[in-house]
Amino acid sequence: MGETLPQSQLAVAVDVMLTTACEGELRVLLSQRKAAPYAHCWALPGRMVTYQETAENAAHAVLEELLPGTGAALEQLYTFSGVNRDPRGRVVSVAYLAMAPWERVASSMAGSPMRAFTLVENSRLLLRDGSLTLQESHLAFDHGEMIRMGIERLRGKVEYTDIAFRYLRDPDAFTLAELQRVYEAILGRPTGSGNFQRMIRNRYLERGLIRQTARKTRGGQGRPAALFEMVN
Amino acid sequence: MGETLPQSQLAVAVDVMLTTACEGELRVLLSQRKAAPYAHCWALPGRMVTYQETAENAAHAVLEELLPGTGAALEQLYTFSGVNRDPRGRVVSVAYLAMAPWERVASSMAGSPMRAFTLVENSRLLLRDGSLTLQESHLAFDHGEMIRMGIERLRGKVEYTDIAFRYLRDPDAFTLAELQRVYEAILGRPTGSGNFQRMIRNRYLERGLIRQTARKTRGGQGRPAALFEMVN
DNA sequence: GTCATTATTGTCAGGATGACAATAAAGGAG
DNA sequence: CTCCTTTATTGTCATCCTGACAATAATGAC
Repeated sequence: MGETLPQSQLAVAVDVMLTTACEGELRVLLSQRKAAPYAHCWALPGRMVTYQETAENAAHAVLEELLPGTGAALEQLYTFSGVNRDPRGRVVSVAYLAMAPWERVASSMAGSPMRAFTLVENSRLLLRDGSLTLQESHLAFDHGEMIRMGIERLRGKVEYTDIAFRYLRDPDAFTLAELQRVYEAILGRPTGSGNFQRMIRNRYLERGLIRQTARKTRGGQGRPAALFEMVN
Repeated sequence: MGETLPQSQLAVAVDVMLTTACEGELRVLLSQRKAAPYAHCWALPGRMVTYQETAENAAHAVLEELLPGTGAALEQLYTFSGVNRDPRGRVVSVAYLAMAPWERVASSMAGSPMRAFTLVENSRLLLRDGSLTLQESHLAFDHGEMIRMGIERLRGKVEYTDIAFRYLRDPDAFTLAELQRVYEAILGRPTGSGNFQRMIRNRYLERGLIRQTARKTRGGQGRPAALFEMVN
């Protein structure tokens, strides 16, 4: 059984929606709860915020446990304050969105109970990892709502911020095709590759966010691709 | 002196940035604090969130005190959790952005200690009401940061949401010139009127958000303007 | 009727986008 | 070496959106 919070006392928690992009798919990290409430349901990682730390600090700490040594990018998503969102007592949760490259997530997931679920649909939220498929009803608390809101936020911001670059394996040596697969993962639809290159070039190259290096990929199939790097 | 909160206990508060648009200017409602902390500084209205209510409820209640009988539009802005943001103790504040028409704000401001400050600049936040000019240092807590973030949010969302309409005196009978002055208030720059009409027409009319009525304005200077109405 | 005022429509050039074709630069098979 | 497959990159249209700005329309004031 879960512990009970003292009555008439609000607590503040953080939940972290750690996302990653792999092979054109967007994935979210979840772990299965062992104890009530919501035993056997899947939940985003999170914890209470202590007196000495900010919500940002707490979210970074949660992330640091998941991906040690990574300064993964965090963005505040929304604050959920439903009165009955946690049956143990009154918990207000500040949800954060985190973006990390798949390679780093995969290597940190070895001894961890976390699993990475692919976002399959989103009119009705569907998450899949191998043969395991989750619906929103399999998620703990209001974490389904958090995930839906997180996807929406990613889709909205991908066009005018640098969030897509947070998913790149190496921000100092990436090809436009790699970046394109990140875009497709976030947007959930293909983008013509010719148009994509042109779009990246006037949106980011000319504004100095990325720079084309003299290096090229080697060894792969087909024509070698130019390597780009982020400027800051 | 302000009361002191019990140690090692987090509290949750809401602050409401009530904005309005008048004569092409964007205004924010502030009241001057009488007691410490931040005595004589200007602050956004707000209060603690109680055990029985959500943050949204609390924000609506604060708004209801300011503008009784109004269902003004509220949007969650950001959650501020700095450890020292309130010297009385640890308070996490969920900031909300509210949009209301100037006429309603003005009529509710009669017996109230609230004053409506015009946003003059924003590289360095400047607020003005009559001969009184405030800088960020005259604001209590982190409310300057909240206001800057609120403006940024308004500017970002005005292009692809319906927030501009929340400032209209009568959503069922407005002219495009009225709407244009709201846009100019939010964006802080003029927009050519010909282009504005065209933009509104393909962005909102064709998508069914607003509808042109058969009515026209009467009695004013110049050619009568077509009246529009919101659909929902 | 003429004028000042505001509303509305039209025109033109430039920039961004989607669809899609054409070209370029590898590696592999023969 | 030549042809083929593969991936990257560039080019070509038609279309839409936008800013600048001119032209027209409908009022009230005089």
